[in-house]
Amino acid sequence: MPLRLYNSASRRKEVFKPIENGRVGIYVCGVTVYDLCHIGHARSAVVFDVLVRYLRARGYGVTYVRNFTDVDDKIIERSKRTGVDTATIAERYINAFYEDMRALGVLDADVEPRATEHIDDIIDMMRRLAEKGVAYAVGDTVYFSVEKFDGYGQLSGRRLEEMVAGARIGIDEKKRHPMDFVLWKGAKPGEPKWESPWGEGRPGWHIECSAMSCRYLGENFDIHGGGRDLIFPHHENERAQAMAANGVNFANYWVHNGFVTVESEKMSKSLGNFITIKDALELYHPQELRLFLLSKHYRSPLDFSPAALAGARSGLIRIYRTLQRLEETVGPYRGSTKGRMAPFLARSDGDNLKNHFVRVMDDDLSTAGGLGLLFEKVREINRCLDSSLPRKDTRAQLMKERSDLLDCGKVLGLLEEEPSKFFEEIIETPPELDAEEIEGMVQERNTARIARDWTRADAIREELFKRGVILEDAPGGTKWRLKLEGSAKSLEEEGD
RNA sequence: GGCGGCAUAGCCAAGUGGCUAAGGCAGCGGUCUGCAAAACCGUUUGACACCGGUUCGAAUCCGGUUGCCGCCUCCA
Repeated sequence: MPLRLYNSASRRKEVFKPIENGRVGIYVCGVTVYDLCHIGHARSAVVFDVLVRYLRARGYGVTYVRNFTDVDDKIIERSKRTGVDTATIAERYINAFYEDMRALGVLDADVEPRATEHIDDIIDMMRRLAEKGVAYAVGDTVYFSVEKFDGYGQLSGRRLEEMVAGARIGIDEKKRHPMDFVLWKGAKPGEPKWESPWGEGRPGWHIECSAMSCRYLGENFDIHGGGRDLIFPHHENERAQAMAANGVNFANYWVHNGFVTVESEKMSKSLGNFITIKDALELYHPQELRLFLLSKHYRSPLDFSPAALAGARSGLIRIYRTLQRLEETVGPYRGSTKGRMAPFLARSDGDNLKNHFVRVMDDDLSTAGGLGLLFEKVREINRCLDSSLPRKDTRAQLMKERSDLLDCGKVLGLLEEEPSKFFEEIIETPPELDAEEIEGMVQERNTARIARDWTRADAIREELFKRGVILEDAPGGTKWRLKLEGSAKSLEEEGD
């Protein structure tokens, strides 16, 4: 069964066929580094991280390119406001980006180019556009002439006339056509600048991605991704520039993720309704954020709310509890749960978790469907753990089930932690009691229980509960664990 | 104004022509337990926005209506 991806260019799901058999080139628009990233950026990063992981799991050799826009008007504006030079600002937010991504378990791309390091490639592409008469200069500004490129509007499904008619932007007198856009901008005093045949200045936003994607993946490559809001004008313009300059098709598949919303409205800087990844990580465990981000199909809007995150937390705890039970029964997991995907799904067949997982993920990367399968498997494992079948018969089976579960989890970048470590991390308040004290009280309670002094036993349990410890009387003896202060209930209360 | 997307139980969310419409969260009942917790089982009277159409058959396809959202300006 082939992988099918929704291609924004054709507005339908298409069977994915790479240009070169077994190899995939993918370019994803990264961030403009003028501020901290928010949950919307996190979604995009996580979605494409999963796409790349999944392609690798399916056996493809992937070259993943994700850029940084490190020169643009917003960075300059911030520099002017704060007095910090643009390079320092860019560096600061690139570092912040890496911190966020590593926390979220987003793996590095293979190539992470920066616009300022590719000015030569940009100028080279502009030169070709100028030679073909598609670019023109007015003073120190160079424009792309949309009328000279036949396919303009094909990606976003717009026609030039309609765009002009409905445009809300003021028309720039210097442009030959209202929809023409900037390739090169002359530098004002104090602004970052580079030499070019058209004078000192800096590249426009769109050209860097055309130049860098072609530089690392070739003029025609497989997948181009980014947020839905980039379709127009950014990706439309990127495509126009590259195709006009190179004369061949640009990206074969355009993959766009939907927005994170807050009360159904797009999370964005301009609306001010955003929550930064760093703020979110203060409140939520990275794995629960990640589970939340993958709980809905990547193209649909995803509403951010404390209740939704609480749901993600409860679900995650459920899975980790089962993993912990498995550890107690069959010992710790020996495989790798982190890092790059090995191609483990490529040749499996039969009626098992991995195959079901591939089936749903092949359908346009249905992470929500995949998660459903993981939960089904968890229940199945619990059922097996609950049953009193001879341990010897089930042991090997359980180990196999766990390894399948964790392999699928790894595609999603989930279930990476050892259960005990996860539970430690998710507890927000340190226990008021140390382990020794707790053990002592448990001992005392068990003495009371043996004497069938239930009142006393319950009082001790109640006391421990108040101090954040939950007891479980299992067949093998009494186990205790710390209460999760940020558990579903209290989070929900916080939210409303 | 132009173009596009979405609408599934108390909440979140898969499924996109055909067996009893995944899964999670929350609630309720049960099993287990001294009681709990966890887990398991069951359950939430007809869950597929509304109205038409196509079809033997539609949540799924087509048309229309309503509502919400997005892009058309920087935006993941």
